[in-house]
Amino acid sequence: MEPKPGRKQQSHQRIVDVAARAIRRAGYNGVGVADIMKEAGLTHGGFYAHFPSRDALLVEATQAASRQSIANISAGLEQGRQQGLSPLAALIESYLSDQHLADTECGCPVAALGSEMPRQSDIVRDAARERVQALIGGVGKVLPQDRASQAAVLAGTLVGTLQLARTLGDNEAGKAILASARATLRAQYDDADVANAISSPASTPTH
Amino acid sequence: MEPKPGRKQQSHQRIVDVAARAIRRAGYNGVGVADIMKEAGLTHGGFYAHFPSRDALLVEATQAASRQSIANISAGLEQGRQQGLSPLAALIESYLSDQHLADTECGCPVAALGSEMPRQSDIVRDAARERVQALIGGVGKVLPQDRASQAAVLAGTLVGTLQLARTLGDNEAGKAILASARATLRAQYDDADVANAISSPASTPTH
DNA sequence: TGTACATCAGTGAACGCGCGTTCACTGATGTAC
DNA sequence: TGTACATCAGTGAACGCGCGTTCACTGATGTAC
Repeated sequence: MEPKPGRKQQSHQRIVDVAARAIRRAGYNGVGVADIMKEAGLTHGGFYAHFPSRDALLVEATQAASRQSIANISAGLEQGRQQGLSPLAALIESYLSDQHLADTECGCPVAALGSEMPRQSDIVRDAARERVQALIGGVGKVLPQDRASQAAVLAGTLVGTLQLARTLGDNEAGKAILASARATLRAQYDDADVANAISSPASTPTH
Repeated sequence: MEPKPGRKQQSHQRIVDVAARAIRRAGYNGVGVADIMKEAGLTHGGFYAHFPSRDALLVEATQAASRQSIANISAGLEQGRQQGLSPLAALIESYLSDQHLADTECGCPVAALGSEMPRQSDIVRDAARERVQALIGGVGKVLPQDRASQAAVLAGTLVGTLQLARTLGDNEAGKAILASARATLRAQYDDADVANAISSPASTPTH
C-alpha cells in the first residue's frame, strides 16, 4: 500500500539493519540505543520516533537477522547444489564453514544469541522462538523424509558446534572442531550418497 | 598450607557460589556486584577485598560452575550405571533431561552461557575456553574409542539442543525437542547395545 | 587472667559514568491557493 | 510561478537511574606482655 519507501522508512530500515548486525556481534545486552543510532548516521534523540522502546528494536532486529540468515543459508544450498552436493551436505558444509566461524555479525542469530534468548523480555523471546522453530523447520526440509524427526537434533548440533568453535576462537582450535564436525556429520547424516563429492571446504557464504 | 577455612575464605566461597548460579541464571551481563554480595549476605562495599575486579569474580564463578557441572554429570553417569545404561547413554539421558531443561541455574555453564562466552574479556574467555575443552574431553571419555573423534560434535549437539529447547520454553514444546533428541541420539550413538534398556527418562540430576 | 593494641572483615556513603528515555526545538519537505 | 503555512524527520540537551569502583570508617577478632 506504500509504493515509495519514504525518508523515514529508509532510516527505519537502516537502524534495523545496523541493530541486526550489532546484536549478533555484541549480544542483546552489548549495544545501546545511542551506538546503533550513531552507526546508522543519526542521533539518539530520534530513536523513539521509530520504536516505542529498545525491546521493540530488538524484536525487529531479531527478525531482520533471521531473514538475512535464511537468505544466506539458501545461497549456501544453491552453491552446494552447483558443486553436486545434496542439500543436506551443502547445509552442513556451509553452516559449519570457517567463514561462518569468523563472521558472527552476519551469521545465524541462533548461534550468536542462543544462550541469551531464554532470558529476553516476552516480545523479544517470542521473536527468538519463531526463529528457532523456523530453523528447525528449515533443517527438516533438507533431511530425507524418513529422517525428518531428526531436524531438531541436527539444528542443535549445528548451533552448538559453532558456539563451541567460536568459544575456542577463530583460529586453528576452532577450525579443527568444525572440520572434525563436518567429517562426522557427513558420515552420519549423508552416508554414501554425496560424501565422496566433497573435497575442499571452499569459501561458502555466511548465515 | 591453610588447614582452617577462616572467616574470609568462607565469605569468598559463598560469593563465588552465588555468582556461579547467578551467571547461569541471568547471563554474564545479567547480575551486578551489588546483587551478588546481597545474595551472599554482605554489602557491596566489601567486594574488592575479595576480588580485584568484577571480571575476576566471573572467572572464579565460571570455574566453580564447571566443577559443579562435572560433579552433576558424574552423578548422572553413576545413576545411569545403576540402571544398566552405558556411560554414553547415561550422559545423553541426563544432559537432555527435563530437569536440566528447567534448572539452568545449576546446569551446564556452556549450555547456559555458550553464545556469550566468545564476547567476554580475555580472562573470562580463557576460563570459558577451558570449560569447553574439558566438556569435549569428558564427552570423549564416554565414547567408544573408535568414535573418540566425535566428541566435539556430540558435545555441540548436547549444548545446542538444550539451548533450542530452553528458547522454546520449559513446557511441552521444549520437552518434546529433548525427547526427540534423546531418541535420535540413542539410535545414532548407542545403536543396539543399550537402547532397549531405556524406558523412563526418570529424574536425573542436573549439570 | 587481664589489659592494650594491631589486624582484619565488612560497612555504607560517595564517585563518575553510561544507559534508556523525554522533550522543546530546528530545518527541510511538501501542500494550498 | 510564487508565497505562506503545516507537517515531518531529526537534533541535542537533559532526566533519573543503576552500575562498577573507591574509601574512610567501624566493630570484632586475635595477639603481646
